Amino acid sequence: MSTDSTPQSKANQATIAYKLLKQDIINGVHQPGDKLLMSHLKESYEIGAGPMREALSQLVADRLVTAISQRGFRVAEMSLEELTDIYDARAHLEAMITELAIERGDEDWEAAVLGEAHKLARVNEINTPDEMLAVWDSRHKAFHTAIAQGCGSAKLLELRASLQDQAERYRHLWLKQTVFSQSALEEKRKEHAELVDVLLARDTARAKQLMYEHLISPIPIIKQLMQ
Amino acid sequence: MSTDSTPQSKANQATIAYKLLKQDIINGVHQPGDKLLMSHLKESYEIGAGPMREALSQLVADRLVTAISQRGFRVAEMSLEELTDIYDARAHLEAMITELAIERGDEDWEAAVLGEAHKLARVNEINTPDEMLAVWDSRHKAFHTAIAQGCGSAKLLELRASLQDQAERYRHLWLKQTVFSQSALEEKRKEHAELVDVLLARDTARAKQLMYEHLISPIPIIKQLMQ
DNA sequence: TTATTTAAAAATATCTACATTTTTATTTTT
DNA sequence: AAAAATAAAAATGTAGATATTTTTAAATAA
Repeated sequence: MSTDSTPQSKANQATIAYKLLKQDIINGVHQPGDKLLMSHLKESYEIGAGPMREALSQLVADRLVTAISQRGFRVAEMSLEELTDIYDARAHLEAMITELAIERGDEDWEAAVLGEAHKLARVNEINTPDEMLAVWDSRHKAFHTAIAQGCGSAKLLELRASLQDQAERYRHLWLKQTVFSQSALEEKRKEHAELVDVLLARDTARAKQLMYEHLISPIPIIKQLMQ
Repeated sequence: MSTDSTPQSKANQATIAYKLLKQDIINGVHQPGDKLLMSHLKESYEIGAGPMREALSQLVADRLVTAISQRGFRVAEMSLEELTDIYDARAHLEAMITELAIERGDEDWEAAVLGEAHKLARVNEINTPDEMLAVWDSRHKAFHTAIAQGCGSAKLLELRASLQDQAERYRHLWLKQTVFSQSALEEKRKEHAELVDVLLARDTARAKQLMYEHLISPIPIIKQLMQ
């Protein structure tokens, strides 16, 4: 019976700063290797040093920030090696999760996957390019998450989320390239359709292979953009 | 040779507190569900509230502590459901990593695995029971880590370490039961020997199966101990 | 009485402002 | 130029102030 409806209203300063800073790092406001100067951070995010350190430690756990004792914090570097490692690890993990999802998923899972696939396929009637990107990205993620949920393991889904977070900075580069190319979008559409087919057919071997290939396919594109 | 061997010698208060508190949670000094009262923590670990909060946030990221804004921190609960989830997820992940290690591991990897297997098999001539437990545990971990290293993916090894940390509290229960039972130890010795055989024979399918079974085998024992 | 509200007090979590320590940059000396 | 000394900047820590939650007690209603 209070004025606020969101559970975020009583979040503490550290949590607020964590979310803002994470978003800013993912969106490139703070570039890889940048020094995260306490005095600047305090000013930008209007927060004390204590809570800011708390937020920074969490980002260190997320591997988005690195810390050296007594020498402060930096935005984690990006590299071709890390790109490959994250994407390959993610693809292997997701293939494994897909196998479990096929093995364990029930009718609700099938329905959810179909539903999200449908919504994703229908991202045509969007107006501005920026909205297009945001909506496609969000539905693409929802589609893949719906598939992964079928594995039924909270821990595996946590690991998946962790790699997804770490991939986000690299993924941004790929997104623009893909969403604004009709041919690339069409390619993805086909891959998703085929994926849905083999998932519902419970064809484990084929699903694993398709999922792995789908997830590593952005690597060469991102590599090019990074150079 | 100074008093400290690590380059972390100038670690800050938060890092020190993080390590101590993590160890105490894993060793059951703070029981699942226990409230981690800031005033107690400050006293026990002789530290200010700021750095302690920093340590606590990191433990929240590790899933060993839970936090509710304005209501402080608690030791994360343990449950049969979580036990099963962690161990099953870990077994699946490790099986996948094993597959990659067989695919990617070179002669150095083979040598490391053989070496660690040898050291593990030779944990007989230890004196006190406590030392026995510590040494066997440490070598057992080294053996499995040597296998996993072969996958060559830093990210997958990070995910593995994360689950290992989360399993530690459950694993403790199993360790005593196993290390102090000659028959259980003998059983493990056989499993490890067979594992080494199929790894060096690069028999992927069999290795994945053996690894999975090896890793889920403690579940029923721990379940019994928890009830 | 018993249960429910309300109000005050205590305990607790969190934040801010300042103090201390350490690192980094600059200047001076050899 | 290299080393040492000094000054500035930055990170880290502490103590006390503030805000929130929980407990306790009192008051009201069933």
